[in-house]
Amino acid sequence: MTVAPKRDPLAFGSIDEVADALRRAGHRVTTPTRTVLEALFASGEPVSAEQIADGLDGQLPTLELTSVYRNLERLEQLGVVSHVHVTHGAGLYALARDGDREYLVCERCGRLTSVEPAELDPIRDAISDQFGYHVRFSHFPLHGHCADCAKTLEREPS
Amino acid sequence: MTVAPKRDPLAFGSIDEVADALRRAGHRVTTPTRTVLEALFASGEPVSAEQIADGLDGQLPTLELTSVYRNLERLEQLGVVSHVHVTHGAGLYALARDGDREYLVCERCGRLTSVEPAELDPIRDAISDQFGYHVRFSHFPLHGHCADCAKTLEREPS
DNA sequence: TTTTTTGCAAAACCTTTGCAGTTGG
DNA sequence: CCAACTGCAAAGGTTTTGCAAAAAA
Repeated sequence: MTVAPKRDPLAFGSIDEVADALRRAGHRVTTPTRTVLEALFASGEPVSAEQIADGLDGQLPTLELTSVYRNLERLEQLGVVSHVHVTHGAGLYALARDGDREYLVCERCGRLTSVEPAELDPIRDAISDQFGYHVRFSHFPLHGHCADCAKTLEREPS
Repeated sequence: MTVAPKRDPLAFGSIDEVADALRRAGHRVTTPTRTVLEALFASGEPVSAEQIADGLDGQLPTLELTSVYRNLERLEQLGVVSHVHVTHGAGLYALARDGDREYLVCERCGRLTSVEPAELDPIRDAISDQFGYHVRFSHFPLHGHCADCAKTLEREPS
């Protein structure tokens, strides 16, 4: 029911910069911590805790899932990481560097489209004017059908 | 990854009408089936499977949680029921009668605001024009901060 | 009577927690 | 050295599944 706090996200350009920030905040930087960060820096798109624990399919050392969750939690508190909920299924984690990314999700094919937050500003404003809500699409993205699936569904309904 | 099919939702104005539709579709109408429907007809807002199993706090007979889920699934396939995901936590179920209701959710206080689908048409259209996505807010609602919480957070950030 | 549904138990899935032992600073 | 973290096991919350017994049509 609460929203992740934010630091200056542009400050974290490398694993070592994050490591310094962690230590400054009284945390310790362990091997699992570094591996989680390597996974996040290596992966272009949001990944599940399980994918990280699996070393992104063997590219990195495997980790205890518990330890992945605990590291992600710490990193999220620091403002380095954020997670997003895509349909049902596990949450997906990504670096929060360039500000919160916002997403569109296709409920039919699973496609995840990342958009610049600014592109959604007019929509946020319209909702704010109409309902008073300040919405964001970074934690619970917009869900629907992508253009391809919408076209398919016109032909073959249901 | 699929979206619930739709029948004419206005056809279901009473438990008996739903019961007839169930039987026409080859299903059977049991005591748990009727109690689930009573709960849905009685409750003004979306409720969790557990609330239904608890008889809406004693107003109705209690049910096996398993049976509630199985009945909700059948009813959802029939187009009588739909469920919505509100922040983390259990899904909430409601009658789908007047078409899919769409929602705004406050991630801070949990408030669930139901809106007329037509009110969101301009927003849907804007997103469709800009990204090609056909979004809906009935399954995964808009999440953010309600006016009150937004005001509070301006004063006391974090 | 036949087929669906129930009831109960168990499992699946994602995430969190407890605790003794290890390790970073 | 000591607080923080790991590893492993266990539990928590939500939803699904298996199967014998009960009940609807």
